[in-house]
Amino acid sequence: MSEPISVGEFLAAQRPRRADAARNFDALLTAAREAFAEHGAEASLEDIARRAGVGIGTLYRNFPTRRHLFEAVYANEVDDLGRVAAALADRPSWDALTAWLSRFVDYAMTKRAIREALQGEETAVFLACRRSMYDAGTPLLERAQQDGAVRADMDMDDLLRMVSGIASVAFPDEAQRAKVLAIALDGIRPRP
Amino acid sequence: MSEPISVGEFLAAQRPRRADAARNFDALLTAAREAFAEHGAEASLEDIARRAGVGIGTLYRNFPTRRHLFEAVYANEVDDLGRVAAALADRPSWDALTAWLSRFVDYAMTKRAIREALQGEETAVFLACRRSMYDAGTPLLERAQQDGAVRADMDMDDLLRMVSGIASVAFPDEAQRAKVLAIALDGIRPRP
DNA sequence: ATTGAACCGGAGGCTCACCTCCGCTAATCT
DNA sequence: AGATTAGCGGAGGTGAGCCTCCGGTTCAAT
Repeated sequence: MSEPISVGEFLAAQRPRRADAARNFDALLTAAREAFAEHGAEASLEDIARRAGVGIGTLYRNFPTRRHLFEAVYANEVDDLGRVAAALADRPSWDALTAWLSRFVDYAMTKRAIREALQGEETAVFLACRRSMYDAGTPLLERAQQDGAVRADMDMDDLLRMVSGIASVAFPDEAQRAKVLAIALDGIRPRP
Repeated sequence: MSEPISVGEFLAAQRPRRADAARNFDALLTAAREAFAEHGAEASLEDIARRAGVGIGTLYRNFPTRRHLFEAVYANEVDDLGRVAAALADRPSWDALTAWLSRFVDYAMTKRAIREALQGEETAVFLACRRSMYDAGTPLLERAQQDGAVRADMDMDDLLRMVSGIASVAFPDEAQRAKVLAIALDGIRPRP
């Protein structure tokens, strides 16, 4: 009952079984991700429905609340991050960690909207997602720490907040973002 | 004519001369800073007027546009940052730089709202503010670089974007924010 | 092919923020 | 004190987004 549910299962449970309904569900998720990335947390729901080529009624049937929509979008991305982490398991520890963080940055535009919307209050689903994301990244971090590539006096929480900060700032070009991220990541290496 | 105007002058020019009007002007600025920090870029203007204990008409008379209000709030804070930088001129270079950046972080909640509102487009006033802020911080950075306390391959722009990222993330407590900021700032020191 | 359940779309009622406009108030000047 | 006029506040028109509801449509199971 209070057994933690995997993020994937949570999503599968939401998705309608009928073919047209499932298509619309997916279209809404995609449209919502774009809209949130573009306009932030309070993107217009009617605009999202329009982008998805779907009536506003359909949106509300699938996601009774703006928050339900958030949760689904967020769960989707977190799920991806978990898969990416697994795929990096055999790379050298520092490379694996930074590669995963780069991927994390890609998701951060959406995350920005989510964060805006959450300011403080925490839903069960969000906590589960957060936890799932931490579970995905932590092995990468700990491996790097055991190799001596990362300082021992920091944890996943510190790291993700730092990176998500840099990810949420607007940069004139992605090259500069990469440079700044690299500088900040220099800070997580041990001092000789 | 196209001589750059100081941020302070810009503000003084806006402020009405009559006593009651000036009071209202100040109250609106304060209320706006709070509201933007709390609710982000699209805080309700009517709410701002209410907080300031002022009619909505008064708000619009002083700030015909949401953007005008942004600009005034932003200019106010930038002005402060300049004064802080000047006050730090005689401290050791690394300390002065980090102290200034800490102060910068304090302003970032408001800045977050500003950034949201700006996404791309740049007003003349905003450019002036930005420039003024860079002018304030750059001497601190360059001094630290000449002392060998900061790596030479980065500039003010890199630094401020990094710090403003960390500043705009929500932290459970300020201690953790300070920790993460310190870690990131470790990244700007030269590698031996 | 038929049928019934699931699903669709968008009209419409509602709320709320935006912004204008103007009769009244009170600060400043003489 | 009295005149002048900048400044005040909020009523109310406008538009946008929220959300409900239901007649019509489409899927899928028989």
